[in-house]
Amino acid sequence: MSLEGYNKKEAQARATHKKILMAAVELFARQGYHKTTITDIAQAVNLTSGAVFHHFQSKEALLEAVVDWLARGITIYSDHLNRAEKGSLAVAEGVVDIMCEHFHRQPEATICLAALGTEFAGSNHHMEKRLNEVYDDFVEAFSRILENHPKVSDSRAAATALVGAVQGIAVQGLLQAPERSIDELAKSFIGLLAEW
Amino acid sequence: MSLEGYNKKEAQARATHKKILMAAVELFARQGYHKTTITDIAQAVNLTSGAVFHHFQSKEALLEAVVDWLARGITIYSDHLNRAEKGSLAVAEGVVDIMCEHFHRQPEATICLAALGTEFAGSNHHMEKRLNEVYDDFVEAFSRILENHPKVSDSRAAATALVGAVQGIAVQGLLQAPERSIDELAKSFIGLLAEW
DNA sequence: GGTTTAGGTGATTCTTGAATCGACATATTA
DNA sequence: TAATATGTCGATTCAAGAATCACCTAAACC
Repeated sequence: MSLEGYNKKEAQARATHKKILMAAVELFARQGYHKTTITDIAQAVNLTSGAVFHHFQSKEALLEAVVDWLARGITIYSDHLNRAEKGSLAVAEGVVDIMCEHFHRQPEATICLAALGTEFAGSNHHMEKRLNEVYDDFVEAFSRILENHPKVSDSRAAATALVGAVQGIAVQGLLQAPERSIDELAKSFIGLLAEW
Repeated sequence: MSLEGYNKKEAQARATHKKILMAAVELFARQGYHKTTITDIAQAVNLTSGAVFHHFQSKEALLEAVVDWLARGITIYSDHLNRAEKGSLAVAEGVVDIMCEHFHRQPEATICLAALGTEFAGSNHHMEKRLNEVYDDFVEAFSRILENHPKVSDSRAAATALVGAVQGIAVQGLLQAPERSIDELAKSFIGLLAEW
């Protein structure tokens, strides 16, 4: 065990754990949760299914780990928003920039969240509530910005709509890849928004 | 058999066929394609799985029938757009109105399309191409409207982004239901768009 | 060095779901 | 009314996937 691991085995275990997690993110993004098998994930990291079950108690436990990881990633959005001065188009542009940057660094993350959100929306699965919580921080921060928008009466609804829109655009980006990049879509979308 | 069926049996068969189709739309919308079993669908219409397979050769054939049905439904959007005078915010509002109305008449249709689109995006399944075609008419019509938008250089990208946005909003509407209605989201979203 | 511990294997079990098939019941047609 | 055809049943087959287990190997600890 030892305190703070200079420890080949533990390092290896952590690395494997992470590798499995990332493979799951990627595969859930591409194929969705239900279509993806444990064997798919195992093969993606050159292991056997037994190894996956060694690191995660069940497929659902793996799903939860994935969602936790996504939740951590999304905080950069709300951080940006919480720092921003209220009410300007620039803020929205900033958000979309972050989205694009985030997308380029980890395309799977954005898409995985959108994919899982859609897959579990309306399912009554407990993951639905969990995913809502993930979005919530972000929506909360965004709605504060939108509070003094001249044409928005319900800022929370507007924020929710924007989050949905961004996710939908990411999905289209995936659907149309590689002919069309997500940047083009994002940039065009920004052009449609009003200044304020 | 007879020509043009006043024929109890054929009428019954058609009705059953349609009932199965609609149940599939609803279940695919709520749970996605892969999560939904033939037995789920059969139970939803008080039949057995055997009956379902009598009407549809396979689960995939049923999926294709569903997508065809969705494709027919989406033409009302492109019809509206093709009739519209070019370039005004009113057109976009009209589209969102249609979306809401369509949503209220058949909530499952909007959501099912979004759900399947997301589920098959990036999958390399042939359904991905098919879904793209379904969107394409709509995107095509919309991009013509956007051609003389002052701030949009790539009208097709903008149209694609808008379609994605609308779908994403529908998903959020489902995810947040019943506390928040899709109308609120749609209305707020409109408020964010620029006039032109 | 010898014992213990933990990551990983691969064969196996158990369950579920897609698809098939023969039997049956009811409407149609003659 | 008898014969045929077709919609539906439900038991069954077959494949795939989740999860388990006994076992192997190599690192960690004494």
